[in-house]
Amino acid sequence: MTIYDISKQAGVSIATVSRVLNGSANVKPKTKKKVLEVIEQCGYTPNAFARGLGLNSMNTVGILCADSSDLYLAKAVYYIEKNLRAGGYHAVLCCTGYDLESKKASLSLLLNQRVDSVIMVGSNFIEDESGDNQYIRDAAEQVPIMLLNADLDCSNVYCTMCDDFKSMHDAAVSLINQEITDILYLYNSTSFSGKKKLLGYQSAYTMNNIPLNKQYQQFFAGTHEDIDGVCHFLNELRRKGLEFHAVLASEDMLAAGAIKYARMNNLSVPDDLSVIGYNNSLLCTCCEPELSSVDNHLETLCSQLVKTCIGTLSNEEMPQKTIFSGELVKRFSTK
Amino acid sequence: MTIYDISKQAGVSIATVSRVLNGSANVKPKTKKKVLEVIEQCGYTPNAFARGLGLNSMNTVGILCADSSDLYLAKAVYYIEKNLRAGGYHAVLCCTGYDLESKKASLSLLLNQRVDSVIMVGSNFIEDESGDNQYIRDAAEQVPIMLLNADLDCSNVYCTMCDDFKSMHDAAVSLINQEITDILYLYNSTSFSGKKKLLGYQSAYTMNNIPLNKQYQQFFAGTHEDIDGVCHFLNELRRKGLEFHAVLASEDMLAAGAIKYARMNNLSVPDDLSVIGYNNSLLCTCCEPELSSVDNHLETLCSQLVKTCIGTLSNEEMPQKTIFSGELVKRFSTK
DNA sequence: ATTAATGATGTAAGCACTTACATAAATTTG
DNA sequence: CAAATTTATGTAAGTGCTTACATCATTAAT
Repeated sequence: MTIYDISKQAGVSIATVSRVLNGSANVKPKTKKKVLEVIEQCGYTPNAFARGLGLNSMNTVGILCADSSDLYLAKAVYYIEKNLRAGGYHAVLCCTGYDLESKKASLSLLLNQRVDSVIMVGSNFIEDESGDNQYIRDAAEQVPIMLLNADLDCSNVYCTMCDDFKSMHDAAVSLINQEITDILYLYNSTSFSGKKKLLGYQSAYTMNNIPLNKQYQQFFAGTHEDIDGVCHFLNELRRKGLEFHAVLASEDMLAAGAIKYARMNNLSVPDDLSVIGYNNSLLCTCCEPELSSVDNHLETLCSQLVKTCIGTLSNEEMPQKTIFSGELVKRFSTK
Repeated sequence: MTIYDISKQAGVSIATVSRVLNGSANVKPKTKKKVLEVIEQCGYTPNAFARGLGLNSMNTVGILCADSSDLYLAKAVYYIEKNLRAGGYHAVLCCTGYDLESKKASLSLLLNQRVDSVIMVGSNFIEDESGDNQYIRDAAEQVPIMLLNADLDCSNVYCTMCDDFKSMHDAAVSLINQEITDILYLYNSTSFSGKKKLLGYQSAYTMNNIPLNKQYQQFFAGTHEDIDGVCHFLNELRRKGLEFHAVLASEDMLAAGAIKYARMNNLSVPDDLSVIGYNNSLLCTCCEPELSSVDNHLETLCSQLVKTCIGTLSNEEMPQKTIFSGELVKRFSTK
């Protein structure tokens, strides 16, 4: 069943059928009606590949994501897909893992698949250990690239992010204002936003003239689900004599580990230990006491990102950077 | 840059270039080398649309999922995508929500996009309230359909599932064996696997000659993240005078709510209240005490499902049903 | 050495659309 | 009412591949 069959049935040329299909102007209403009837009646549906070949686009954008099973990234992917589809685009998902070579390979795959644009979900796509962002710049020569929670100065690269620096800064300040100055900063990512968050924590100290201590900035190297690992990690720190009355975490899951650690050591939260997480995820209400956490309005971020993406693809002029600010949601793990 | 440019540069015909590109036999090694050199040198990459048009396939399979932000479904999508990609297929993700019309519309979208196959993630795609599975049968006439955790007898539909009936049955029995017979069964889905689980719970009672009581089978209508809602729901039941010494939940999140309820009411888990969840998710180790939960080997399921998918697409004969069994992972919310 | 069989390559016809351009029909204008 | 303009439709040339079939080169068999 092709456009030829329809054209014959309807007694018009294929061009007219194509015009009807594409909602082009200048088709007599009567003709249009007839063609639509035949299409309906035959259950015809145009061949997407042929269409793609002719238009050089299949209205598809690639979503690159290190690990869509991660709570936060999964949500991001979900919101992005929803918005893309609402805008008439298909989403091809591609989980890369955290290895740079895989990221590059996956990106190539998407470009070879001729996606209209690529959305990189999570700041781990830029500024890895080797600082190699060239692959993104190269890709941007082919299609517009959208970055979520990352910042890269490059033409045809559009960034939508939360001000993680400020959010983390404010979270730290909220603790300092309670006279807690031995805040353990716990993080598990050195990605772009990971760095921003760390800087936010540090700036809260320096702006309050409190000396920083590297001992209080701890990197947790376990997986994204290893709450027990975090708990043990903190036990180890305590055993080594590190004293802290607050844990500020770059992710809720780390904070959940801190809560567990507190319980294991009979520390009362928040009396003996204040805990703040990040992302305001499902884990927050699962913890006891419920976790205070920074919400960075992921849904808004994603909606804006897709707006920018679709706008760019429609040749509208779009801002290259959009920055939202986060907000500390207070629950019961802080005073 | 097309296959013509390459053929000119290499001094061969386009057919030969195509043959090299497709790894077809019967190309002189010398010619092959020359062509590959030119391709490499020009940075040529074949046009996927044209390829798709010629082959009537772009090696793409559609993933249909009600809500990929759900912990369990997100993992499923993740594993499926990983396996698909490893097998040389692209994954286009399509989140439908739980409304039947949206599901149908999304499925049509994927078929119009000419995917090679459709994977339906989560049993909520079959046997909804109206029992309307015809849309799946219709789709199966066009492409093979893969169902995760669902069972539908239909040619060209392949099902990969966990034996949720047995898993839930065994979980209930493990409680009954501890002399707990007032088990509150808490569920939030009436999908296919939701029904199977409920039946599993019921059969544990009947097989042990314990009378069933509808009061002890409670449906929670809140969102998939509303732990607090579950907690209040249970409080309400208690207030109404329902007594129960165990909660068996169809999802970890419900069980997390039960744990919270216990704490709020100064009930000791597991002494006063045993709790068992389902899916063995991240929430299990987040709860205090840690949650016993049924693990249904999602990674294995997904890997097998994709194997079946790719096998079918390669015209291999594949089993239409593959059933794995789950296993109760005991932690500290049960004795 | 001649024929037969096999291997390598080329030619050209799809695949199912879009769209520039040409032409025909309808409408407006003078 | 003819000419000019606008609107509607058709023709045909892309779009960049795959692949059946034809052809030519090479090797094996007689």
